[in-house]
Amino acid sequence: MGRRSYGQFCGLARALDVVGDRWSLLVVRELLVGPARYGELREALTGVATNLLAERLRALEASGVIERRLDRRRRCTVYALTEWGEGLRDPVEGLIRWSTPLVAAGRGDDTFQGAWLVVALQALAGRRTAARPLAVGVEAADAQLTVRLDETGVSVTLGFDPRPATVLKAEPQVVLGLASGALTVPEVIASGTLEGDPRKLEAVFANLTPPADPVTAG
Amino acid sequence: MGRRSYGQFCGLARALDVVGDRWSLLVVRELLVGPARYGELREALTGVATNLLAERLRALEASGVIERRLDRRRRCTVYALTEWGEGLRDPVEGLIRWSTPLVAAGRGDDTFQGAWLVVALQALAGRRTAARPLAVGVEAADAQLTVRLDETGVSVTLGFDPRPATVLKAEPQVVLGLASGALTVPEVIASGTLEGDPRKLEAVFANLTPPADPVTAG
DNA sequence: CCGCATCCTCATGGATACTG
DNA sequence: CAGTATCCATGAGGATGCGG
Repeated sequence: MGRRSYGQFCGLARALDVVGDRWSLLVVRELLVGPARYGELREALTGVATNLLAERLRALEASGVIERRLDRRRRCTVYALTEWGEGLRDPVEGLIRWSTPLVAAGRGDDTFQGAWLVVALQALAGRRTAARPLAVGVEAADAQLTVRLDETGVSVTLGFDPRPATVLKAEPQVVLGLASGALTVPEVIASGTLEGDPRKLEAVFANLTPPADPVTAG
Repeated sequence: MGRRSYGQFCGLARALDVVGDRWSLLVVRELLVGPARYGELREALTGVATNLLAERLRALEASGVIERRLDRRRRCTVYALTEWGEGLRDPVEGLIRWSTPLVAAGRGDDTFQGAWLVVALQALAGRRTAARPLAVGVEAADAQLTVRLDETGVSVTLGFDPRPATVLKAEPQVVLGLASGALTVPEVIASGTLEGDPRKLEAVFANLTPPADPVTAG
């Protein structure tokens, strides 16, 4: 039954009444990547108790943030964000951008999954402006990504299937694919900074050598 | 001591490890208005237990989100956001924008304080673009605000002192002050919509009659 | 198997009293 | 005024069960 309401006529308090419960925003993060089954969510959110996940899903559905859908291809029910729930992408990305110092501190013993890179890199690279450069401290391992650069920004799509959960290995190694060809970028994201406008980012990649197995952009 | 870490190498999870605890983001919201004393926070966050508030303040200070300062004028220690903590304005405003349907649902029995209007109106009016019109559902009572309109957006400052907490009355009645003169706007924000660009907003106010006690813009 | 529901234990939140 | 100490209620976490 979730947590009690703050009882405040305030947008933030009302928002937290809906998505402020533990695990709730992480469920949203998973669904921002795409619809997912119950078991996939359970696997992705390492450490969540099944009763908690079930309760949160029920609450989020009742609030209109998520909805159950029928996946015809997989012949199962999946959870997906509603249109309103999709609107959480903006504040979630804001929190991710704010947290860069925490992420740059290193991985430690934390778990790390490929799907998280999707939302994270969209948040970090997708909104960059010259006025607000960003220091990226994300590690990556055995992940293939496709990054597209244009005037409007940077879009990131995965070169691997985020479902079921892709658990990444320890050593940071990112494979980035550009329209001009894929490039191996070891530890670029891990230790370096992606600052300034997309042009700069492209220039950084241009100095690196292409990998053996290039990823072509869609 | 707060909640356990999610143990995930993910920006959102790390962010929630810091500000995901109950009351934490509401403390941040209060400090986004300005530095505040312990008692002021306790009064503003109606319903928070003193031990919880003390624990959250300790944790947020340890995380580097807030800091204690000496208020020379008032001869007391106040809590204030650090520079990094100020960065939470962006995701907090995002959550407030996302929550407009929840706020538009009406006030109900929830408490309502003037200081909350500062952050809320900045979030709702400050970032509006023609591409993303916003429906505002905030009620207000006996609050005097100063709203400035220009090409870059809308800035909102209070015409009353947010500290100590200003508890607003039930009947919605907003006093908005423009550079061209202050205007009484009963229930405009409560029931109406502030959509489109700032010009439209100004046009809405132009049709209303000035109040007895105008608030001049800074 | 998958998708939950139940049960149990214990950490955490909430209300009140109390203290420097 | 600014917290700390205490006690109780509640939610989180883990294991397990159970129907489809």
